[in-house]
Amino acid sequence: MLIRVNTASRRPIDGPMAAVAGPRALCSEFKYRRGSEIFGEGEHAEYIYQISYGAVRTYKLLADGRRQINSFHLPGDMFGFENSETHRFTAEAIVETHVRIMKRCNLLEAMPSEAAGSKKLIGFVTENLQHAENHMLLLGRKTSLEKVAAFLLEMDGRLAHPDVMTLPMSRRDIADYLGLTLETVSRALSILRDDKILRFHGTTQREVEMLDREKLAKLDA
Amino acid sequence: MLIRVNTASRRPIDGPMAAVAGPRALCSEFKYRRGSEIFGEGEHAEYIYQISYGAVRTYKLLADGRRQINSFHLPGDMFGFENSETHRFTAEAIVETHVRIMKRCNLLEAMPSEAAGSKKLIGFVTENLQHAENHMLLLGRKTSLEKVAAFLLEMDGRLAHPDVMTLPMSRRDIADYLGLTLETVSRALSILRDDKILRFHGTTQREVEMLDREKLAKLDA
DNA sequence: CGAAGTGTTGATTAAGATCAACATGCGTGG
DNA sequence: CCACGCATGTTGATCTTAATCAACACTTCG
Repeated sequence: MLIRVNTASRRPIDGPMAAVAGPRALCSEFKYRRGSEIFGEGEHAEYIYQISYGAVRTYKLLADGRRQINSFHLPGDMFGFENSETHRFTAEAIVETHVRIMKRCNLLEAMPSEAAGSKKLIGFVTENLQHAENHMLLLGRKTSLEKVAAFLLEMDGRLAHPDVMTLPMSRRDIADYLGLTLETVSRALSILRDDKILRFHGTTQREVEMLDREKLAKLDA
Repeated sequence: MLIRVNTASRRPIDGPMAAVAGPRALCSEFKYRRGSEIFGEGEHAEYIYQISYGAVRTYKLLADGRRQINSFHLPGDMFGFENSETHRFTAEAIVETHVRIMKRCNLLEAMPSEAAGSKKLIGFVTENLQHAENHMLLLGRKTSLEKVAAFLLEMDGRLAHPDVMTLPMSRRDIADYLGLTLETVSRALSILRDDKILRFHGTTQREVEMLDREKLAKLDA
């Protein structure tokens, strides 16, 4: 399912990826279609990724198919860093997604020579850890309504508080992120809609307008 | 509640702490009594810690007191690394605990000069992240029995499979680690005992003998 | 057009939480 | 040393939240 857009698109990188890898590293652009796998749990970790367009979910599965989504990645986000040789989870494009890819070994070579890059890398991993710590609190101790409120606030913040945010993920994805069923997510959203805390636009129920962020913040524990 | 054992006990460190901090760093030994706080969420992060004796829980609280324990730390484990200036969670001694303490700033100074130390540090944070990822799967998607089975297997592994393991933490601690109530933890343990998968020794119900690790592994999803 | 995917809502069930009672261990102070 | 109070742990009864089962509407896409 991997489509190389433009093999000749190798060029010096910029942005956060440059900060960790140094200015000399090169990268390529790739496209993934909606639902396609970027890498699988247990696969050899070859690249690191930065999203330029689209959205990605990373998740783990139990043997019987139960799924826990660790995190959603949006444009600008990087993922796929691994300490070991293999990926610890699966990454999939939620919608049509464009990513920049850099060889992991290039990163490793570039790193020790650049103390600043090394610090950036630690900062990046720490950021993920911090998110995971907050998410453990959510998963272990929040109610369904609190979870959904927290999710909306997280997305609102990461999308820079647009008037109407367009969620790339389905109700099932949200449920698997929050440790709920899709029905429970749907019911919680209906409650928030009935309470005039949010409003849906369009026909797909994925375009959400936040009417009362304060009330929402109070619903999140 | 902090008791300095021996102020004059500064000496060169060894072990994992030396690996990240370099051989020149110094550290002190401290004791904390059962239940006392080592550092609090939001406090300025001054030190990093390595346990030489005892056990520590790190947790986050919601405003109404609901608690989520991120992790248990046992002898040899290090904790208290922070990227930011403040601690993201609280750390408490579960039982009488002895720790080695090193100034965080010493670590930071020692780091850039030592590429190997920097890599060790990344490895350490990654290890924590990996644990958090596995724990999110547990919290979000496992049943109570699966959670308790996974907990026992984790502790068994970390205590190097002793004949009888002595759990330092209470049922409530276990519950707050697994996102359950203490009653549910107690019931799950009773089921495992009735199924001859484990046996309790002594009077406190904290000394656990693993009778059938394979069966236990099958109960963990 | 039909089929599959997505989302909402209602009815019912089940897992785990809550409420409660009781047993035992342990530390403290008389 | 014992008595008391508190912490800890188990078990039972009941309740609540979210899961499950189900029906239906709408969209999208081949």
